Amino acid sequence: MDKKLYITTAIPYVNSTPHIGNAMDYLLADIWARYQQQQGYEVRFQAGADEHGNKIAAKAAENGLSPQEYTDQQVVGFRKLIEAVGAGVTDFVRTTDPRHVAAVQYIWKKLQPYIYKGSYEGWYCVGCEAFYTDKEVQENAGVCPDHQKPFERVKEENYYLKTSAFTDKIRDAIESGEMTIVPDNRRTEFLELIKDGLQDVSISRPRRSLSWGVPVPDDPDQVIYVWIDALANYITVLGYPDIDGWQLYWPADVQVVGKDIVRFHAGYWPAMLLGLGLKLPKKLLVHGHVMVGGAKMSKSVGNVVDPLEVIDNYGVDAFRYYFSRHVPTLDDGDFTWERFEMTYNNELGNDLGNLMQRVAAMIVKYQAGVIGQSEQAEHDMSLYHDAMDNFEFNKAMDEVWSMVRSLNQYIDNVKPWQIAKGLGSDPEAEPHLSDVLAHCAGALLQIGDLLVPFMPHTAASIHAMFEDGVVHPPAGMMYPKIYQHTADPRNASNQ
RNA sequence: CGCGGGGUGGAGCAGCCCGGUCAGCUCGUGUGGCUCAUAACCACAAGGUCGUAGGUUCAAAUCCUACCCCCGCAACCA
Repeated sequence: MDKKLYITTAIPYVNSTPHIGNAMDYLLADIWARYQQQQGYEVRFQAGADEHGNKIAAKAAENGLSPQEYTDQQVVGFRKLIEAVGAGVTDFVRTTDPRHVAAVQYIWKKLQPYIYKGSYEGWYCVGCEAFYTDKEVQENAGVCPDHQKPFERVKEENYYLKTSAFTDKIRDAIESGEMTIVPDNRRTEFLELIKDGLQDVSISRPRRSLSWGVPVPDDPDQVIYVWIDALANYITVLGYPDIDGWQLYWPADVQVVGKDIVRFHAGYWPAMLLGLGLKLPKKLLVHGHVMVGGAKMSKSVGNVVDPLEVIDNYGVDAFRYYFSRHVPTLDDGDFTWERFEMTYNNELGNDLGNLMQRVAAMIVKYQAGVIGQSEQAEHDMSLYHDAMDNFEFNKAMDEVWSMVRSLNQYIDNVKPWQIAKGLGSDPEAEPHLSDVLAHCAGALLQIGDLLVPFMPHTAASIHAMFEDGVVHPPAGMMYPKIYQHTADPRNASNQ
């Protein structure tokens, strides 16, 4: 019985605090996971942290900590975000986990036939302990801006992975659909990129320039560079190679990545897998970036939005709502506090929250809370499911909201409050009203079902309110108005 | 000619692949309705020569050509 699915998220480099992009990864993966669970699948859901490298070591030193102490501290923030987003992660891997480290060394050995020693030459800054591209050197007139020292021409020994040898197989896999890249234009983009073949990639650094990392087996002078170390997490977390059971989940059904790291996941990673004799992931889901007011989010501009701030102020479901519906799943999206707050008030408060309230109130008022029986007209959900299958979560949500609108319209057309006026005199009134209100409650329950992957708390509230034949009015108002970033219209008339 | 995305009423978008039934949706604005509800909900209205110039066609936002303008990417930032 093939009911097990596996979805992964990119593991963030923990040298800074979590941002919206990380949250997008977790959110999209979680929506998919919950949707599949609803369909009866068992879903394994990985997340993790990339903890090696010079930047980490440097940051640790700045803070007077050992690298391990520093990452121990940093990882907490990411776990907190995962929890805050409500992502049902089942496995969390850190690249400093001893099991992972051992597995990476095993992988290195197994890839031996495809590894060779070469030399790398480039512009190096002693202060940064890092190489720079020709362009960067040019832009800074040959002087490191951080250290005010001239770049040096340095040549060093590196191990390389023969990714070039796998170009054809990878291209075939993408073209045949064995490994699909979603959306299509990302696939095209990547195929274009490897038109002339993949270039071999440097996978190690001399110990003197990279001390915080996994040692290369049998070569004390070299340390494994990020690629093999980080990408391997997707299988080491499952237990590869020594803990049995990983075979049940690999190849991954979906790997969620941001558009900026497609090439690593569509190129290097498959090369590694092929070298190991493993299957390629079935699908790479490439999402876009979140912009702020049309501009790139960046620390230097100072427009970075902290996902936790959004969640703390408006709640998880509001966060999940905005970033699943108003940020296109497969494209870039935009965030501003004003826009966020407006959709919160209008769509969650006015459209949905108020709808739940008015239906519940009428049933309580006219029928003492008893929900009658009504045949539910089965809504055509195919557009919703198609959208879900195509990873167009935003479109699926549009479908749900059109149901919300329809129900509001239906209520206004049928006017239950007028039917209620005939309750004492007209014998038809009671069954008619009961039927209408039961229909409303039923429609809301359907909406609740569709919201399960997106807004688990809201879905649960809807079910709790209407599912057992008696209305249970909510303890508090659903999505009460918040006016922190937009004008409060209620003040307008008072002034 | 490095690669890719985009320019549609005040704002944000859909439609373009498979030309006509396309000028649509949400927000905002105006008017009206309703009173079950979170000053909410519902209806109607105003507003666009669909970046520019040509071309193909009975017919183009939709296909072709040229040009203009924005924005990403170009190996380690989701």
